[in-house]
Amino acid sequence: MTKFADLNLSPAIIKAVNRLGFEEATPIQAKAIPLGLEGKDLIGQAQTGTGKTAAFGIPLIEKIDVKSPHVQGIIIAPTRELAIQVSEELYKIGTEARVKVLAVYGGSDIQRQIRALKKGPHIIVGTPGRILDHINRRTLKLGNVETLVLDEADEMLNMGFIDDIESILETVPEERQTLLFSATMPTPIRRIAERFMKSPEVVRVEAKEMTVPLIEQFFVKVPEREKFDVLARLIDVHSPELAIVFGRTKRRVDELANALTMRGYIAEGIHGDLTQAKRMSVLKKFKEGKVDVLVATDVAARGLDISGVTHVYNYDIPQDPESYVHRIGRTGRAGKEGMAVTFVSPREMGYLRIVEQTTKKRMQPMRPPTWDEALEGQQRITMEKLEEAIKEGSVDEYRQVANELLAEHVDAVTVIAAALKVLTKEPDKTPVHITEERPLPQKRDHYQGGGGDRNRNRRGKPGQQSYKGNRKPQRRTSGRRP
DNA sequence: AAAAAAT
Repeated sequence: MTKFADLNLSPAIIKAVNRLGFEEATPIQAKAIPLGLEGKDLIGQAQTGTGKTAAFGIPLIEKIDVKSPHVQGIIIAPTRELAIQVSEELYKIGTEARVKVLAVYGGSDIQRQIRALKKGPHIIVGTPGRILDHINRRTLKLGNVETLVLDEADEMLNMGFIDDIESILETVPEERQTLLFSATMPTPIRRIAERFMKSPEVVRVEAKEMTVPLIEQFFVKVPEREKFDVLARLIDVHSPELAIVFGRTKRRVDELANALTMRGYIAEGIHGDLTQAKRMSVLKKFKEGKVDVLVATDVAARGLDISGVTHVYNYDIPQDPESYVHRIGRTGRAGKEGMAVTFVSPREMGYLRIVEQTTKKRMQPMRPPTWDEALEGQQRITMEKLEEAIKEGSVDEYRQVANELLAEHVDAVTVIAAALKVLTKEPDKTPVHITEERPLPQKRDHYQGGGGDRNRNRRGKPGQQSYKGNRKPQRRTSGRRP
């Protein structure tokens, strides 16, 4: 076990770290901080929740010359929320040392950011697009940067930020320290490391610590049109403290959040089409527990550190297996247990196995709960609340009414049963409609009914019409997927 | 095929 006190850190950092309540360094911190302090290039394979922000943040902050007004460190992150979260953590670590950290991301007032940039921040945390925007406006100069961090590098690659990152790298001096963090290490990431890093040391959190053993993984086989009822029942049975429901598209997320609200759950949706202000307020409410169910696209899958998420429901199986790893990683954090349930339509069963191969872990089959089981779950909640109230003993104000009720009805069980019924939220059957998106593997539509949608059959054969005029020879097979 | 990210 490594203590922060043994890591040769300056008093200001030790003080900040103590104030944050950290004593022992996590495995990735114990390995990465000494290397970072030496100035070595570093590849860190770890997920969020392993303490990786501090792992690169502490050496980065140690190296800052606070008397210099130049930007000396830059961190690039894949989503705005992650950039905000990282900047907040760095601010906490660096405030005692008087290190100025600024988050720079899209969707917020650029003039305000420009004014903040003029105040001479030492560290910038940002998303690729907005960083580039500032570079082009000459409001951000990276000529004095000594440390560059690529956070969640695999995600940035998946999202096609590679060109942006290269453009940013061109404005950063070559003699710098580069730190790259990534949950997975696919070949393209290794290639980036070879191109932009100088004999990097690789720091990995051991496999045992990586596979998040505290997350129980299940799948439920359920036809698309029954998904919503199954979701509602699962929530009733599990009664999660905080749950995230992942949907495949922004539209579905909106519909799911609305439908859940209609059924009496306290739910809100988050996705990339919402204004940044809305995104932040939804996330804040969820973190404060004012919202129980967060419905999200993959915008919330990566890196976000929300403590206390007990359940993750993949309403739609994620498009690529890596996304699955990120999604379920939102639960079971900080040593707590978590449960992940993935909904699989019958035709997606094959794809489920591919996901399992990637995670090297089987998901346990779970039977969709019946309405009665959902009711039982809710009754249990009521009972627990009741027991709680009895334990607290603060029921004196109700004794009078209770006596009156008993006097009228003789049978105490009937009175209690009625009270339980009133207090219990019965599983709702309000019909809802969630628009079905196009399914994953395009199987040919057997259904040829004259439904009036004349374009229906064309959708399955992309390009047949439009390529006629200017068809390129290599596109000849484009009518059918491999 | 979708989502993320600059306006």
